Amino acid sequence: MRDFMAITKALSDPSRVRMLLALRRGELCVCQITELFGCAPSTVSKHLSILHHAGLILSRKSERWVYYRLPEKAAPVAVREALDWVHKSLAKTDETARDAKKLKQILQTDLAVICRRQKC
Amino acid sequence: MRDFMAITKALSDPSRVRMLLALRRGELCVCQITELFGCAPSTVSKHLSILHHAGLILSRKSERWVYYRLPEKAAPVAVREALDWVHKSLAKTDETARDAKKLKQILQTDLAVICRRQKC
DNA sequence: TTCTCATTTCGTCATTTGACGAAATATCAA
DNA sequence: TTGATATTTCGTCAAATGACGAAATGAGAA
Repeated sequence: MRDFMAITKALSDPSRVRMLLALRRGELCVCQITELFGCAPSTVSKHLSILHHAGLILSRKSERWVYYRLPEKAAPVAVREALDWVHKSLAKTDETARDAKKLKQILQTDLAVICRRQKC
Repeated sequence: MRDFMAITKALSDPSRVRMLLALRRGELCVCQITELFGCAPSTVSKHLSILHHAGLILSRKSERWVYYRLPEKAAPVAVREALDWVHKSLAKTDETARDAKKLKQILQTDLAVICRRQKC
């Protein structure tokens, strides 16, 4: 029950759900997600840590960035089903499409440039 | 997204998840659920209204009682998948078994007796 | 080592949430 | 109609949550 509630609580915030959808196409670092959402890096970091704690995402550190990604098939059943459910329910919504479009632009920009932008 | 978040928020409280599990065997009225959880009737009513608003349960009024039940197959996909996910993830936990055991006793008692008990 | 900088942690604040009892509502019984 | 009673709504309170900026952390660059 405890593990399950960690998942449902993680899914109970729309920003976190949008983050999971944004990660469908591949891993993203914190500053890319920050750019996508337009809120403070500390806020994004907190959301990601909640998703991570629930097992809904994995992380990897490379150079000076931390990348988060969806877990591969080895994830627990409850996690896999939760992610399937999120994707199936929301993959085709306008909001998801809008995020995907903005994300595409972000991915075309150099990482260092994006990160520096957040100090403004 | 709005509908989806109504579901995830409804699932983000353990009492509400337990209520969904308790309803697997069939409909229950508010006072039976109140008896099962041992909290105030107004609290239970609020939880049930949140579940109902999310489409996760249906209600029916009969005589002086309001019965809540899980939706039949006609429910929206997101709802059906959410309920499947909850049941698959938690049906076999100790907590669910404990609730089921207590519920069995409650169902053997006359409804009017249970309701009156809650005034104490 | 020291500097830089992406990320995280911490402290604070406003908002939301969940619990309760009291009062309102609605339905059945007399 | 009046009274009893199951449920809901409302108001209040304490606790949890989410947002932020400031400070701490930690890894690579100089």
